[in-house]
Amino acid sequence: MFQNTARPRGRPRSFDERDALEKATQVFWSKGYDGVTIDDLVAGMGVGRPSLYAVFGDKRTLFLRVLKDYADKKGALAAKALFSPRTLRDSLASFLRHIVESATEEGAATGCLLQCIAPLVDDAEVRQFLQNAADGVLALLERRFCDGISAGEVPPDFPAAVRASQVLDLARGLTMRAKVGTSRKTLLNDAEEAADLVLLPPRRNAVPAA
Amino acid sequence: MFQNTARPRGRPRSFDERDALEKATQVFWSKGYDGVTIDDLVAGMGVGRPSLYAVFGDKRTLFLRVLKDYADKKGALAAKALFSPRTLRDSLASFLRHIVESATEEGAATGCLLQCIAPLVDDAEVRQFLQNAADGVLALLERRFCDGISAGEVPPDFPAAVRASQVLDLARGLTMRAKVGTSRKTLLNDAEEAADLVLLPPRRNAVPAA
DNA sequence: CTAATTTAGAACTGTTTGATTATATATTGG
DNA sequence: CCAATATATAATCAAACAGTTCTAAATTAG
Repeated sequence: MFQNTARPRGRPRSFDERDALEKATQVFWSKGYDGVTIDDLVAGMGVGRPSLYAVFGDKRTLFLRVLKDYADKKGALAAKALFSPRTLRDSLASFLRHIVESATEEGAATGCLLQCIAPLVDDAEVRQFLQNAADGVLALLERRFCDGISAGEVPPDFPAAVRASQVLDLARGLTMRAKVGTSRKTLLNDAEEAADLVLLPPRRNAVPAA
Repeated sequence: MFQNTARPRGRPRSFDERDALEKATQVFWSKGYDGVTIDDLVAGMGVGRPSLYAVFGDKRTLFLRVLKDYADKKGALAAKALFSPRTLRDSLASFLRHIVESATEEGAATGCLLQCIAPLVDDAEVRQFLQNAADGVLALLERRFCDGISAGEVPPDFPAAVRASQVLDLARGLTMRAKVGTSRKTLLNDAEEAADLVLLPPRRNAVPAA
């Protein structure tokens, strides 16, 4: 309702902040954290050096902002992949396919910023953030498994929490393989196999007859 | 039989080459490749700067040698873990336990040099080496599954190759979680669960009656 | 003991890096 | 059109860095 577009007084920026942030994401994603210099960022973001410091702070601050932005988008896409399809099997396959596809996107960095790059940054805040992000996805997966139990797609004794954790571990494996150059085709195939694996019925604990 | 211990002519070295190499491994393992400076290596290896260049070459050359050394040791331990136990289930659990234990060793870097550090190095030779190393472990795992089929521990239609790849993906997941700080206890528990998962009997393809 | 050989330690050099500071440019308000 | 404000460009600075060279020290061969 109120004029939020009050244009600032001075010379307007020659770059779009969100666009620059996405470009920064690609720079970190493709070269790692330690491997990136300020000059890399200046060149990749299309932002002058002083503007970079003024708008985004130093390298670490910028990286944290990139991380949060990336995780938000990734989380939203993961939720969509998990909760849009009808069947549990389709949800898991869709989730894993999405992981593989984003990790093997042409013309962009391979792997995953959260998986391949961020864990190497020696910083407590980064580590904590990664833990929380992983826990978030884990919760989504577990909820989807529980929905499947309710829908009768898997038996009531299905170990939802354990299998959710295993889906994520398998996804981590697929992602790291993308990073070292395994083809999208191979990984997509393995994603399907992974979905099948985690849906296998658990072994019955021989319940002693009452 | 011939005197191989012909002592060299000049001043003897003040460091042991193998020992220095292991120290270099720890330095790269804990700080990454880009994150390591020559001074870090000089300090961590207990070797003077000029000796480092004379004996090990530059940073990249040293890293490649570290990689090969590390992979040899790791491969030997993996083979031992896989082929010493009697049962297939013990073999897989032993393999995964070993992965977790080495990734969570106290007083050393967490994770795995081949998994967490090396994939980020932008170098064709490193990538090729990692591919080969992974293929080697994959072959070991598949062979162990086939032994299990022969022994009647799993059915003849057990998908050995697929499950071998899945064991490795799960191991990758466990390793990356170790890197971001998941506890050894949690990971050891998940290693057992992973061994159970990959041994579940495959779904029967309804074979049409002849 | 002397000469030859090899390593160790310290100093040096040109480059790269992160971060700041001047100066020029574009835009709004009066 | 002029002052005020905010950004862009370029130059600058100290610190860190990779790699080399020079000198001192330790050992063997004769």
